[in-house]
Amino acid sequence: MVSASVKDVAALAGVSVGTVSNVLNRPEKVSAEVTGRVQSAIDKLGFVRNDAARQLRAGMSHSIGLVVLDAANPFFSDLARGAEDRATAENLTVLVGNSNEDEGRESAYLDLFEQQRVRGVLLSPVGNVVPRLEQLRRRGIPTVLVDRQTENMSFSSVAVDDLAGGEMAAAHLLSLGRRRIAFVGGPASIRQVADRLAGAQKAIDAVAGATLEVIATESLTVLSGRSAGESIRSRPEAERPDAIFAANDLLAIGVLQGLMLMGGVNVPKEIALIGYDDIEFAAAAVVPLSSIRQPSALIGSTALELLLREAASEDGFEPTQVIFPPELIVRASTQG
Amino acid sequence: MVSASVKDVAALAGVSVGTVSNVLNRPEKVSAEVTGRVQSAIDKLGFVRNDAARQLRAGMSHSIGLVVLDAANPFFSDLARGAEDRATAENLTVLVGNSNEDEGRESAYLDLFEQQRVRGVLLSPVGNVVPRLEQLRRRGIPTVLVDRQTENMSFSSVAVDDLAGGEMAAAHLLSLGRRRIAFVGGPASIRQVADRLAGAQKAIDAVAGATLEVIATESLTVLSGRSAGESIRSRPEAERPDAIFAANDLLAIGVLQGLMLMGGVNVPKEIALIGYDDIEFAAAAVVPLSSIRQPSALIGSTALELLLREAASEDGFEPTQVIFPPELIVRASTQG
DNA sequence: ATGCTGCAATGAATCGTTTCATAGCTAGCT
DNA sequence: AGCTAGCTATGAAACGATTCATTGCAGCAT
Repeated sequence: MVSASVKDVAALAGVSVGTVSNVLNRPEKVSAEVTGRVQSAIDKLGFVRNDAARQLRAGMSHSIGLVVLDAANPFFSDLARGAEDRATAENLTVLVGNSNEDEGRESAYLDLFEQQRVRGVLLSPVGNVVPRLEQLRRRGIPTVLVDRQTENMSFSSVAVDDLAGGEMAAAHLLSLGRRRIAFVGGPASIRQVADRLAGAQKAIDAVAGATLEVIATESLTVLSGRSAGESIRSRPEAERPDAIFAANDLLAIGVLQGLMLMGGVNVPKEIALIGYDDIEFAAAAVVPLSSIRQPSALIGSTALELLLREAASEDGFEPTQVIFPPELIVRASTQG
Repeated sequence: MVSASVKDVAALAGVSVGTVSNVLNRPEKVSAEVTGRVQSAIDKLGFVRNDAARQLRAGMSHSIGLVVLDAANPFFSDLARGAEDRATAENLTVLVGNSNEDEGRESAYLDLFEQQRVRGVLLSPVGNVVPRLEQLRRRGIPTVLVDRQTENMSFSSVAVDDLAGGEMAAAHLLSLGRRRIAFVGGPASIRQVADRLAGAQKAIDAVAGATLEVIATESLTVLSGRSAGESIRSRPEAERPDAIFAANDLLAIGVLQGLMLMGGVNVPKEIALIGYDDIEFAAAAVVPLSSIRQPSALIGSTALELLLREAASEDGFEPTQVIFPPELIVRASTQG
């Protein structure tokens, strides 16, 4: 026998299957004596409930689906952890699918979740998924978008306020007395980059005498950052900025390398430096990096929260857009 | 109506439910005309198969469970990708659980997988899971261990040969003509560290005149590496090693920082440096790092392969231990 | 003795799909 | 015409847990 069922347990305990089910789901309805007999039968047979049968009967699974753009990105694994923690508290399981920024894989995961009749779906979308999500909604499966706002506002979403983050980073540099700020980042077509720059611009406009120079990069990588850093180091000292805001931590690490090469510029004394994302390596850089932290886990748990609320309300649900403020993390690269 | 069933499809198409099922599962058994009618009924109703019912009937799910020690670690996310790719080819889904090195969470995921009647389980174990796995096996759920060999050899496993990796790294340094090699790493209680050191020792013993100095560290972090690097830089030039093998890339990055600080030692000219793991940051270091790469994705796909084989063979299965050779990746830190 | 109340336990029905033995039908052969 | 072979299509049974209307029974009041 591969696996015991309630029937086997009932037979061994000398009770009906209904009673076994009651022991499992409403123990207060069953006498202590019977409960004992059933329990020992369960133990003896090594009975484990069959989830498929429970789901079939219940008409809905107790899992929710999460599709992320890149499972290897710490931002998303933290987000997933946040969602999982919240789900566990609700006795739900999170199934994580990695779309790898591929529309085909994204779609395959949505199919799978639909077949599994999940309670709901959290999604950081690749392509235009609105029609697909409307289909899910018609089937009674709610969706919450993470890390990307919807265009049409008909779905709930949770994201981070990159504008505020940019403003926060620049304001921090200004508060140190720095006035010649440089923004290193690109391409500007990435919404996050554009928002962070716009935020920085706003903070600088508010301070008389402060200037913002934009140094465009091709990508958000360490390498791009390094060449930006080197080009700054090679300038005459008077023409260098006295503070740099990099669009993410990878860039910032590269900038740092470029500046310090051959005993070059002193960070933070000559140039203060701040990044964005607060990845693990930020704290481990040659000069520990200040950064802007995104509440990744909180995003995940909040998204799940919205999902549960939407699932609970029968109809007439009002989609909600949540935007979180980022957090400033100060380290050596902007101190002294 | 929340969701259409085969019955609804059958009614609309004017056929029996058995026929609908045949259209879905053995189209060749059904006439073209009927197939057409059924298909259009499916489309009109937006019918999606209920996975729970299929699983119940089939007696087994079409997913396999994977429990990893740390979902944020690139090694494991690559491993998961490898397993997923292989599973997709077999029309299976991988459910990924993150134990976060916590025995409780590990156990909870194993419970869940057991309830879901998964086809099998891939596991990088935290504690002593052998009794638990024997329970799963009795239930007909095979297990394959990843990244850790079993003590008792009664389960299949897939791991990497750290001994060979250490030997490979040291042999590479020796092939550059270096003879005064230093191993930076610790604590020695970690199996991987001990094996890598033992491998390096073996390579060095084979070359006359080569010596191996062991520089112990407290942990495998950038910080530990940095202090090791600084202590080496502060030695008189004649007493410095001419090559360093760091037990992992984080250490190596730290060592590199320690050596190069204040325009210190030239890498690779004065000291060649090699790390281990080939993490993404290795290539992005100030001096791109040579490293030993582990075939993470291959480990995942192989583990799944073993699992499938074990699941297929009714009984009398012979557990298999697969150990992969690591791969040498040469970059600037050991060239010139 | 009778009726009533309330608690325990029962077991048939249900969820949606797949399977399989069976029935209906056509075509081909004798 | 009678028979067989070969297709299609049918529909009831099965998977395992849960639910709920029902039964059985003990205790209590009349």
